[in-house]
Amino acid sequence: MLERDFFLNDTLTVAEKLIGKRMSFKNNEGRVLKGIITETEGYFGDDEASHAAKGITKRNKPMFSFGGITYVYFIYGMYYCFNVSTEKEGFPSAVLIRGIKLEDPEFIVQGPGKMCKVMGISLLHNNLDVCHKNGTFNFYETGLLPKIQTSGRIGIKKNIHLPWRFFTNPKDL
DNA sequence: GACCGGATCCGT
DNA sequence: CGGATCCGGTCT
Repeated sequence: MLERDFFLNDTLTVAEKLIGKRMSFKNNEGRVLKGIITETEGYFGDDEASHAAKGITKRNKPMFSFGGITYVYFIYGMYYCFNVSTEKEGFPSAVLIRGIKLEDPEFIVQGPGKMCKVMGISLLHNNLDVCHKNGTFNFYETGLLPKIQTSGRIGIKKNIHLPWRFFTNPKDL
């Protein structure tokens, strides 16, 4: 299982290294969904595209936590997006999980809103510790070494040129 | 209390 | 490219 020190790392390092890792999620019915992460993005407080750009609020508070805390938010009146905080306590940063290749049965999900919808992630799953053993969320090593590409982040208007999106071809996994 | 824009998705 | 749909943040 990925422990606290993994999530305390630099945000872009965490975002890149999460590609090819396994995520498990215990949904509201107690069923455990597992899959390999295929797409992520990094966000910082010192970044006009980030929710934390204007300081701490009730909503973005998990971004200010030490690494390994979930940040789920509601957007466009219809979707949830799932992030995990990174770096040290008080430093606003998180990685948005944008895509996953679910196992058993195999199913590729691309897009953060769609991923939350398919898996059943909602605000109930905000502010949880992914380093808690047998928690709602846990992350694991897989030994996979996926070929990772980068690009600008999706759906933002500021800092669109920064190559802070990381992804691999789900079909290569 | 009102207004505005958004880390999305899907169909056209 | 626009519509769905509603919450958080900001200003009054």
